[in-house]
Amino acid sequence: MSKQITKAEFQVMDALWAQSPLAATDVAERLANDTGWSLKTVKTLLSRLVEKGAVSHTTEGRRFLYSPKVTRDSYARRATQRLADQLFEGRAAPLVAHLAESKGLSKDDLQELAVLIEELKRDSN
Amino acid sequence: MSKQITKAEFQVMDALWAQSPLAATDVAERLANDTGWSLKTVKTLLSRLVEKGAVSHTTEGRRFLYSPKVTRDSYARRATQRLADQLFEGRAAPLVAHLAESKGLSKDDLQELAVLIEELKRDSN
DNA sequence: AGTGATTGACTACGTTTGTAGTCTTGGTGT
DNA sequence: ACACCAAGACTACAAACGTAGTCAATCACT
Repeated sequence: MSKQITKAEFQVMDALWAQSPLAATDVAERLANDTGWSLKTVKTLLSRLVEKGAVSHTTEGRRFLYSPKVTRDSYARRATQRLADQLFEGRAAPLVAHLAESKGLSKDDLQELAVLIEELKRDSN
Repeated sequence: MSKQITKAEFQVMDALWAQSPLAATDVAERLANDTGWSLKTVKTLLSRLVEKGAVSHTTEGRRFLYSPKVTRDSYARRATQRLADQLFEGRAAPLVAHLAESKGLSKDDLQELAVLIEELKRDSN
């Protein structure tokens, strides 16, 4: 029943999604630049992620190697779903509309979306 | 720089977005069904929202009438933006793809999206 | 005018989060 | 063999959150 992953924890996940398994030290190293977190902080976050069931570890000698148990993809799917449900009753169109307004989707983006939608339409037959 | 609106606070906002201005009692009444929160809880949340700058109040006699200072639309825009930035480098296409996969966009949804995208394309010229 | 209900202000309190620090133990290098 | 260091376990602690409770003022009614 993997609980909520917080903002800070997400950054740790992202490091692990970029590469895994990793030891705590390595995760900390990769995050140091963006976050300035101490190794201790990263270890705490890793532990909490393990508790929450989002990360697993295997023992390698005296150290732990951490791996995500949830794929970035499935995490993204759930997060997107939650946002859509909360804000747009699960509808995609208004969500895209908002994206378009706020970000100014590029022509390429629009093209890509058009193609994607064509595909989805075809698949739904 | 109105701070983060939490999940519980969001529900209060949603009540105010549905109708405003409202007195605390009325907000509580509207939320009672979904949340079971006591009036006290709702009042606390309203106060916090005022502190955070998301809600304003005017005095009407001895009671407050609360109104959202942020529109649901602009809140949605920012939330969507944040999600897209965090998960998809701001790109809409993968976001829609995830929605499609997780929710199974209906044919109508797809049609609506296609139309929307045509519009956006036209606008971007 | 007195009493009770209602309102916002302030306080409370356990949990989660962000961000570490201390303790213990098991390798490492000499 | 031993001193040291790095790894995880456990502890810390303030701020934010979820969810109320208490208090003082005030309005509404008898």
